[in-house]
Amino acid sequence: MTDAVLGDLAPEDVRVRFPPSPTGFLHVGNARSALFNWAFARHYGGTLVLRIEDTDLARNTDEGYNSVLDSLRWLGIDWDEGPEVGGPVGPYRQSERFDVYRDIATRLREAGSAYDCFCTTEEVDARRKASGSKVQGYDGHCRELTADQRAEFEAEGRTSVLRLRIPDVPLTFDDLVRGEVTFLPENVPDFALVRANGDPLYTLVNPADDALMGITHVLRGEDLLSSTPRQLALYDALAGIGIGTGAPRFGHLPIVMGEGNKRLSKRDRGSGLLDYVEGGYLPEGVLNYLALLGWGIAADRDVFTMAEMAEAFDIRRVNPNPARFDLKKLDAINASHMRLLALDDMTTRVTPLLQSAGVVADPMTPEQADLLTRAMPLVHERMNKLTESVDMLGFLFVEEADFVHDPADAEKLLDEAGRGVVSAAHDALAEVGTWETASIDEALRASLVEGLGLKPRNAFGPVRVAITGRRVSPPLFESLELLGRERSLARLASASSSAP
RNA sequence: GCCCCCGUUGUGUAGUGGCCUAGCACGCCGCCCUCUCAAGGCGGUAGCGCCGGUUCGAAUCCGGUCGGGGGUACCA
Repeated sequence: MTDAVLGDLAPEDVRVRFPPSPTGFLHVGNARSALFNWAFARHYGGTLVLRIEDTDLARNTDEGYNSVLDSLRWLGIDWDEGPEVGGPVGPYRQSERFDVYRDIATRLREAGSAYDCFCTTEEVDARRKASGSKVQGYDGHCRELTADQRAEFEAEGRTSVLRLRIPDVPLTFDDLVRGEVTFLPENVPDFALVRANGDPLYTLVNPADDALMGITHVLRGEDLLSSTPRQLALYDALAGIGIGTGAPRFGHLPIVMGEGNKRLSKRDRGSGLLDYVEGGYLPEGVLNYLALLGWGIAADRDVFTMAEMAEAFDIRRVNPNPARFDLKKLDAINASHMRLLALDDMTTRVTPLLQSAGVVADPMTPEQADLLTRAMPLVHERMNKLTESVDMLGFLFVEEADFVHDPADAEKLLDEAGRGVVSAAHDALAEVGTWETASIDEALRASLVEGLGLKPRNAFGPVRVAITGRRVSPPLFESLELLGRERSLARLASASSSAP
């Protein structure tokens, strides 16, 4: 019995690809495509090919190339064949394959599957207007040129593009996500494969490399759905000249939409993956959220690991609806993964951020490393992103001379009354025997809550600002213990005397 | 305009003719816990685009309609 997704293919023979065009940073929509291809390949034990589609020389940059690869690495999406790892059907950068494409173009022309077209865009438009045709694209004007006509065009000094001859039959395919889709031939015009200057176009190069590289399944964005029929015709033509074995299976993933009802564009906030790298997100969290853009592991569960995704992934369970990109949901998913991290793991991930923010030295001193380790349990469940560690922990590491209060918080809580509270706290803590959370807690409550008759939240607020500089902080008593007696008393003394 | 895709609460989804007085998650609102903020617990808000049909019975099937999106290049 043949499998609905694999057909007669053995699972390990599955070959998918991710073909980014390095014109800039990796877009979240593309990252999602990469992830789904990765999950598909890993699920079956097949192969993921990374292919760089940089045939448009003018628009591609080394920065873009490096940025895309860095982003994939950060996410943990590894490829089996492609740049840096090589493989049997390389090279994997299309800019290095132009001779291959030139050869294919020649053979396609010789086989009669493609023909030279001398029309200008203006002429095509004019003809369409004149005929009143509603049909889009090229009208096939140069399909059957005689030798005389050719000679005449060439004598005029015209140049030609190479066009594929689309067969006059309905083009149907069974989309893995959407089911059967059919296009009528009149809606699939003969399209250009090669520019007049001889450079191959994406329209040729993408299917040609899929055929050459033995790609079995193409999972890509819905924006490419309508280019599928013409590619189907190309795969057939390619097979006709001995390249590949016909079309792969397609699955068109829902597009990722931004706010409003537009496709998430590169200009939208949060559309680039690097924003999340720098924003203190976990790759686990971003990946998990990306997976949710069209797929779910179970009806009542949305937090999972990449390994779990690979295990459970089923392309047929991908939802065809366009998915809205929701930063709030991403934050929530990321926060869940933060809480899943072991303490030491969290510590190692937070360290570079603290270092670049100047909170700790690079490398950390042994004292700093020890303090960070002891502080981590206090903030572990309080952070939604790694970057929050800077504000949350900064007060523990800052030199006393550099310690400052948040101006707004100080104004609110270190007023005259607040300073009185801080002063009382200072006096009470000066008497504490063993400097540890329990005794600090006891002393402060006795002095402020019972002694001054304050409500706990009013009692500890000013002390919190005096000690941590902020109204929001890790738990106070634990923070005091970590800060140490000397520094704590100094901060309290300073805050109780100075006007905000 | 034309072609194609899509249509369940604000968002992402579960749901494949009766288990649906439509489930889950995020968000939002309220309460509890509480030294702040989180976390956690409890509760609430809000949805099958519309109209016909098939059927004893429709979110689920069919037709139409409306709405949204994508494509329509010598870009990728």
